[in-house]
Amino acid sequence: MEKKHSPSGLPFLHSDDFLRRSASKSIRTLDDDGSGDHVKPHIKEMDLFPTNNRSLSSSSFDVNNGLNLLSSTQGVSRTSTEKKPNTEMSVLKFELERLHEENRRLRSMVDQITRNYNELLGQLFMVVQTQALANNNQQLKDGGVNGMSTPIVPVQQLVDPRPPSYGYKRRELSASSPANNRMEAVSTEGDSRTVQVQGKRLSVVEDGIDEKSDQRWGSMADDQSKNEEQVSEVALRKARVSVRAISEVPMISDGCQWRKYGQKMAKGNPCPRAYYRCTMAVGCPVRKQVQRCAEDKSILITTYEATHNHPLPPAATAMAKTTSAAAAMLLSGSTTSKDGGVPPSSSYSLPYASTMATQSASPPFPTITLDLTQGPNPVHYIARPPPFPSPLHDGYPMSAPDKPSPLPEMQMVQQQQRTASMVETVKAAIASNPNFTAALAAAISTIVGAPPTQTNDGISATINGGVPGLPESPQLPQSCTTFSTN
DNA sequence: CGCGTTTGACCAGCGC
DNA sequence: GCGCTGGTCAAACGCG
Repeated sequence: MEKKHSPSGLPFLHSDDFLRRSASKSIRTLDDDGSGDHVKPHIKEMDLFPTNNRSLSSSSFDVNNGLNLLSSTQGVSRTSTEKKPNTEMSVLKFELERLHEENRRLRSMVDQITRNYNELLGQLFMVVQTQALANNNQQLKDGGVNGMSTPIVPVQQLVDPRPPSYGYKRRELSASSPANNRMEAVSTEGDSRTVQVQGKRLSVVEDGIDEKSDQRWGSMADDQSKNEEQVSEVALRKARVSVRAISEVPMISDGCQWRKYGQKMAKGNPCPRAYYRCTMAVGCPVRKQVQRCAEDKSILITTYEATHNHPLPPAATAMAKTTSAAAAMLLSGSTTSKDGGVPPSSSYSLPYASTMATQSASPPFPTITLDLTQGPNPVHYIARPPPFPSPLHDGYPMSAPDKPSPLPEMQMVQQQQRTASMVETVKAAIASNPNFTAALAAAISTIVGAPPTQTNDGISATINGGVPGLPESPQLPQSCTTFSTN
């Protein structure tokens, strides 16, 4: 019988879990046969000392030979006391100390590489930003965007404070852990606070192998990082990512295997809402809801929740990264309070805002909606300051082209990381599903090169300075990507 | 027969 | 406290 999937009851693999499991596994490996390859997918630290592993294991093998041991550790103990009282133990201890020292040294190297990487990213961002601003100025001169100023996403809204690569594996986008990137069909979850956001705080995690890898940040970071990670984890579990796309098929193929576990008639929508659970791995917390839009039956609304805790095929990884990044953006604080913040204005009103307004209940979780139904150039992102103090948002608008940003370099770096992450996310979505190709291709163009759109508070901005080399495209005054929170 | 879907029932949260 | 709604469960059912 299947139990409820309460967040606390799920076998989530946290970063600490990974490390502990890997560490314990490595210890067992050393005692057993010395093959540390098993833990490579989790921790490459094992790769740092292959010879040492062999030396330790071979020692165990040597002392165990012919002793009919109950365990390798017993064999080591008896051998040490009977044959080589202290010398071998001392050698082993010395070897262990040496390994620890080497481990520290290698970690230091990783830190240094990370810093260099961030520095280079910052330089790259500055170049791209300059080009984008110049482009915006040119477009304004040409009469673009109603003569509005050109707000740019505040750096801190785009940036994840954490380093782009702190772990042992290549990192990619994910909101993972996301534990819950919850997505909600906007058409059925009205009255939610809605914003249009240019990515804020895109979490950079690894490879999509473990969507909970977001938590791995704490594995090598300090306690503060761990705390932030925990906070992020909790928030992401409540986040949803909704994708609106025109599709005739009952369910958009996203590369994952799903099992339908329920169907309900949702209020305000004649079309039933189907509930699916990821079946690619036992205990995977990811679920999704599929429902057709009440106003336009051709629009399929797919709402994702949580993050996969298992390896994904490339197509599924791409989609997972998309939703995860979107959820991370949402939860990073780029939200607008319907009661406390500035209400959405016409400058960035949602194409389906009226639908949302018909609903009386706010969605229980923050929701980000990726609207892929708005034609060839559907997406523009508008960031708004969070209604609460956020370390990611200190109120520095980068909207003045002629005014250099007062942000520190690190924030620049982080913004660059987020911008690149967002682009990668959209590209991943395109790769994962042909149905999204047209809309998302336009999205990429918009993100990278579109003239910014002003919001009514003057702080929000479109993403600028995206990935070099991608084509520019004019921006429609219509929003496609929205973020709604409650 | 196994697996996935269907569908009514159940539960929890929320507003009145 | 009651009703509404969203979300989930699990037995029944269908299909290959």
